[in-house]
Amino acid sequence: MIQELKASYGHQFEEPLLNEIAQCGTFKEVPAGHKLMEIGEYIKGMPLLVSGVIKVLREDPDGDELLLYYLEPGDTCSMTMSCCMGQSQSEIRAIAETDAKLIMIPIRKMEEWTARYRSWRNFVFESYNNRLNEMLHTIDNIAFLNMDERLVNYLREKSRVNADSIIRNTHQEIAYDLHSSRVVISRLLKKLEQMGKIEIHRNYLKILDL
Amino acid sequence: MIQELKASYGHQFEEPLLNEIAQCGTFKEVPAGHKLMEIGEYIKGMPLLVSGVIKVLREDPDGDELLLYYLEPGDTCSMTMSCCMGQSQSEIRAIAETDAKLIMIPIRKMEEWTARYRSWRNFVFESYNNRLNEMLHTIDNIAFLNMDERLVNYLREKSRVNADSIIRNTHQEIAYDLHSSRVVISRLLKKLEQMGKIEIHRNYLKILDL
DNA sequence: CTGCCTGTGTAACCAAAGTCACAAATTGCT
DNA sequence: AGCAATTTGTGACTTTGGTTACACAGGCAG
Repeated sequence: MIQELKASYGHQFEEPLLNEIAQCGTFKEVPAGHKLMEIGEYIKGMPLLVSGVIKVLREDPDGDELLLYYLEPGDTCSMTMSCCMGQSQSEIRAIAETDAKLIMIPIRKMEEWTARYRSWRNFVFESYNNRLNEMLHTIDNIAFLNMDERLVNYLREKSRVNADSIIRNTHQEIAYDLHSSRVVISRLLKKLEQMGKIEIHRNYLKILDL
Repeated sequence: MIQELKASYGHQFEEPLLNEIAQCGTFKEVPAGHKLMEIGEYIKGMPLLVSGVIKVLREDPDGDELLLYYLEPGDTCSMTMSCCMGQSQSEIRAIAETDAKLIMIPIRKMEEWTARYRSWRNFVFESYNNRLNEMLHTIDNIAFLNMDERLVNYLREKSRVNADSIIRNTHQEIAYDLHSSRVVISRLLKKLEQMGKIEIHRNYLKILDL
């Protein structure tokens, strides 16, 4: 675990903190699609993402979803921190987008390290900032853009976090993430294909020039 | 200033921290409508809101606005904290909704106090959490609700923060906050009036039963 | 009082996106 | 091969909300 840790966090945490993390944290490996956190669930610990990508979703009253943002290696879930402090139930759902490795930190350590380690403080603040900015970005997308532009942004972002120009999802799955309907997404994808920007195949699509 | 400070923050900060705040902070009083922060502007300090209400807005590429949330006494602007750390330009616009009093803290004190005072740490974290939750709430509204429901929520919230069942705004101003158009808002307000939920007057409206 | 400015009411129209229904293609299973 | 389930394509329709255009009312200044 210690070498995984150093690869992702070695440059920002000092030696003693790295050791403490290695000591207190528990290593966890999950496959793509694994649900890491459910809405209303109580928080066990704070996750440090070592490898892989995690998607964070919000749910509406009808049970439909909306993708908020992706977590990438070096990120932690601020929502979790949020929950550790005040209320303790999760406001969001977190699902492994790819196979992922993470280190779970017991909640009480977080408080302690915040007082003791400057680098930890910086890390925590930076995480919060990243998350706030991602949320702003999400709001910009939802509030200011039409579905066709949101779809393009979604495909770009998804391609980026997976480092793959092939998006391995059905139209229905894309529709869920964008809180839209399959028919609408199929329509817009077809338009993108006609513009020569993507190729549509069954169960996946290829980005040519977005 | 010290008594203003104690009224709003006395219960959560210990004596020595209160004294430090009183010493380092500068008191500021602004009238309703005053712009406290503009998008792209560099951050001078971190504000602690003592009295009044501040509204926080996001702007789209065409220059149209969207209300994100209100800050109330006891709140601080997490976006500002955010900016203090990483980048330094504001992502949002902040405007005094009512006359307001605030205490500005120099940026470097924030880091220092986070290490030294447990209550300050808690305050900062709690602020971040509140903001993240408000953002979630905002996303819920935008992504999951129709304009009529968003309008009702807006009127309720506005009435609450101002502690006034009279909303002193034109339809155009409401439309700006909701990133909609005047005609749409007039239409929906008229419907609410016909349902007996509000009374419409020139330049203001009265909430009867929302 | 008259004229002007601002705010509101409303009709007509348009565009985006959601819904419904069903056809067609692909794949997996036996 | 044959059947069932999943995925995609598409036409027709509805709803929501944005746009344009214009009428009208209230208030204020000259």
